[in-house]
Amino acid sequence: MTDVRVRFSPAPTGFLHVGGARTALFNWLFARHHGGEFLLRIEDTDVARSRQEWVDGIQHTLEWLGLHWDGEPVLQSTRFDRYLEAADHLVKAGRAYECFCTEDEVKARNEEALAAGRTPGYDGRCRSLDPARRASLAAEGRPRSIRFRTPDSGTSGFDDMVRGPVSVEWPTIHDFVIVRSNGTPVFFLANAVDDADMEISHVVRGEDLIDSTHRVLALREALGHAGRPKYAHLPLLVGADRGKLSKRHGAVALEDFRDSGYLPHALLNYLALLGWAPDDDREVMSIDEIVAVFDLDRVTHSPAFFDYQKLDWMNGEHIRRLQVHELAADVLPFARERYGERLDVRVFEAAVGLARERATTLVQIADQAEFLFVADGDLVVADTSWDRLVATERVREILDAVIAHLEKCEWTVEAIDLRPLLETLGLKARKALPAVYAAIEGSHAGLPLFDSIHLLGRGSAVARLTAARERLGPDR
RNA sequence: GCCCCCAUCGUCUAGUGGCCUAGGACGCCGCCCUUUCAAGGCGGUAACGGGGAUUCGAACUCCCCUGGGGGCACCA
Repeated sequence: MTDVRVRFSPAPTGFLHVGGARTALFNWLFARHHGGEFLLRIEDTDVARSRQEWVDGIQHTLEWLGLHWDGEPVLQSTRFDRYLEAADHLVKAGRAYECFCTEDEVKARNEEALAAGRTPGYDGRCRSLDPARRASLAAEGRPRSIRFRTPDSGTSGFDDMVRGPVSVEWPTIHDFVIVRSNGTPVFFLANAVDDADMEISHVVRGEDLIDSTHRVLALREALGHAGRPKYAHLPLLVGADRGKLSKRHGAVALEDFRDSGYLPHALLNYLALLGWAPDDDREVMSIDEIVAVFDLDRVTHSPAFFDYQKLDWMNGEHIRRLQVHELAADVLPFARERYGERLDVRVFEAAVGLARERATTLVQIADQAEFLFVADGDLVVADTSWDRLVATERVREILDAVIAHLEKCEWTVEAIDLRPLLETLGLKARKALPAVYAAIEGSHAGLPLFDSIHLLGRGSAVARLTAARERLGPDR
């Protein structure tokens, strides 16, 4: 396949969500795999709902993901003249007409039809107004929109790269608005014009747009553009109830995933597996590996459930594949935000090395290192962990012995190892250690104890154990 | 109401007429490892929606049913 030119064309009416990111990813992968171009087009024809902050947000998020686009983004709001010119051309050619029905009137008639059990859709009453009537309606100051006249008979069809031949009878598609009464162009028109002007070779998007394809294709043909792009409609992403993925299912904004500590590559890897799979059993893959084997012919057909648990697993896998210094750099912003000036970068890197083996998100790594960056007096021992400490057999004896040991032992991880000491006391490490974890880290479960004590330093370690011992009070 | 699309373990998927007593992964359960928690290792649980048809032979082809999703905007 040659000359691949695709585009991702979000409407800037909100943040980039997982569905949009998946669409962007599949376009990007397709372009990169075939050595083609991946363009960005902002579909901001709905002036009322589009906001500059969303335009910026979407671009920043795509960059964070690493889905870099070629060339400058095309903003449809800067191309209204071009669309209006096309609309004018269609009216002159008799393919579109002025409609004086107001939005409310059309809506009312549709509701009436629906209530009566009839099929809704524009009834075509302004289709063939004579010039005099048109002039008088315009003179009345009636709002005027432009509608595209759809064929009254015949079939519209196209060959979808993932679904095969798709067709629909024209009579089921009613005349639709291409220019609003406020003079702004509508999606269908802008889409048809831009895909032609930008010489888009393949349109890859969500299945929710499959029905609109017939209208865009008809416009394109009416505008006199030879040929058509190839279309590929991707299965939708759904939530736990199998409905369209939305906020009530959990995080859907890409920013939320970023802020929760997910790696862009893990997210991309997971998203790639939603509706696509390589021809072998690989799942955890680098972006380059995916690009090398990705193609649209292996895209699946049915809606996919976004599984947060599998994403967590995937993120952990990618975390473990990073070098410690790379991972530390990724976690650093989260740690800085939490620990500010108290953060000791050398200690932090060591902690990341320990946390790496047991984390699913960057935030977890930052959190697990917390005990290293709080003052001894500010360490909070979680209630359940304190209960566990209190319930530990011979806990006073254990703490006293550990304190004594740490006060004088050589300060190496090997020397700090408490197991020989516990063995001397006839205690099982597995039973006794959770109490020490709690006193040192504030939790009975956390980073490996001996390394943690080593990183903390003798003074703090002894101080924390002593504080726990004092809080415990004398044996009664 | 009308139109379109879809249908393999709970979830993501492999599978394109015999290699399938249906494979992998997440999750879950058990065991091992173990300095807590994880991670890791090993094992287990679990699916071709139903009915016809074609065929020597159907998860794979066709039809019907059922179920799910999407669309029918002066949103995109």
